[in-house]
Amino acid sequence: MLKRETDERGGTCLEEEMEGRLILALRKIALMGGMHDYISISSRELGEALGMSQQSASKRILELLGQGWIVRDLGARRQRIKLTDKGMEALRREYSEYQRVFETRDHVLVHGEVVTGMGEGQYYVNQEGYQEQFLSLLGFKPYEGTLNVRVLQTDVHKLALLQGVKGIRIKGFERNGRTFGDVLCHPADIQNIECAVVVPTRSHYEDIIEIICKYHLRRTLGLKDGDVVEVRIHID
Amino acid sequence: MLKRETDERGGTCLEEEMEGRLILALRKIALMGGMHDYISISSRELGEALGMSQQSASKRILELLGQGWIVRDLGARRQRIKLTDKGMEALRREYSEYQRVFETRDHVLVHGEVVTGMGEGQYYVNQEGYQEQFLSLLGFKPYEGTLNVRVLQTDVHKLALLQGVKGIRIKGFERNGRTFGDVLCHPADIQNIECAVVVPTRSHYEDIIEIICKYHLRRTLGLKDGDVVEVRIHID
DNA sequence: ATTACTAGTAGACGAGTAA
DNA sequence: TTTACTCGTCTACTAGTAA
Repeated sequence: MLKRETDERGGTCLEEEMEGRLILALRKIALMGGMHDYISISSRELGEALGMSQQSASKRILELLGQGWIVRDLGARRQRIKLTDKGMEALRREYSEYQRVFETRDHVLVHGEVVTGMGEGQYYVNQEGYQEQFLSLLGFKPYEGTLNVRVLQTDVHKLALLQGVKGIRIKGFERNGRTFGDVLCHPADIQNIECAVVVPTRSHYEDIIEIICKYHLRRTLGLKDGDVVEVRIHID
Repeated sequence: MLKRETDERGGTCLEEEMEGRLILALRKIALMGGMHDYISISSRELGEALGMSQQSASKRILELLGQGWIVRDLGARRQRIKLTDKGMEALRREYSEYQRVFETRDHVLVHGEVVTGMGEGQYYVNQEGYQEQFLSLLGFKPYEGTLNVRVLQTDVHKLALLQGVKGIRIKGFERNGRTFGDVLCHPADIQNIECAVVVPTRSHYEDIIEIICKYHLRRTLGLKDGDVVEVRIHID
């Protein structure tokens, strides 16, 4: 059974919900300029702005006063309302919740199992034409080998997110008549060790990702085939 | 009387409020990772996170589905939930409301009465040492005179806001043995005409502001002493 | 364990109205 | 005009329970 503030009859209106309704009114008042100043607004007008009756708006104002979120100068004709510091703080709390939602798309976490590749990645990474760019664009010269990770079934679809991300493009080149294509890298880390996920541009979708790092990751992290690692791929 | 969506019995739950409650649940789901991915969450857990019963959380989920804000993969044991594009859009709309609140401190409106100054501002403004800087830093060469405005009592405290603002600093200089101090300007407009409020750095608090503009404001706006003008002072 | 229906109820709502 | 009280309606809530 749920705890409510004072009692627990079967009724409605959790504290949180009630706060939600109040915040809505508070935000409207803020938008009308109540953050900077007293604004002159009747309960009728506030009600209209909030899509509710004058009576309900009046009640909301009383509730906001009760919370200490606004102060009021109840003149003879028209009331003037202003947010208090406490009210602004309450509003900012809400705002930061949304910030957390919208400004935390900075990484994707994928889990995968360490596997042994076929040495192809290693061959590519060691090409001199790539090496220089790794250093200048990623900030490190990769250890001569890649760590192959088979992304778990549950996380495979997360890789699709990388499609919509610019990443860091390593230019291809030609050498001894063979063409080496562009390579897209995504900065990442495994247990806070800086690395990068390498995606050959022209490759169809795979569940195996190749990771380059300035250290020998298998040795540094003591990994063996079948171990599951968490890779944090940075985007943006 | 207020319009509601379907009917207008005396009851509760405006559309807007209902949306507010839904948005709260939607945000929680988003914070739990439902923006990027399906997350596995029972109605019991969601209820706990939202401070409500399992039953209510279950209902919320059905409502969110009804709005097309989430999609659900109702497995045998646990449901998996993800936000739809429509859901993210709804959430972003909310977010932008808060952004408007917190990121719209870009101007202050002050009202004041046009008065005749003592020509001191005019003397300062016309100094060559200032004129060049006005042009390069404000983008216009002021008309040789200032408009003096006595800020109304009700708006005087708004001027205090300018204290916390950088503004545009015009460097002082020395000429004929006399020192002209730094001058702080705040870009502004009066009836959409670009101008700037001038505040001598070393001056105590006054209720009279001096305004420079490339036009002769009195003539252009047809102002005479005692007319009340609205000055929009830009900050940041 | 889940999800979600039914039933009963507390309280949020607007209408009417006083001050 | 205002603000805000009382009051009856209606609904969003939780408990109980089925599947």
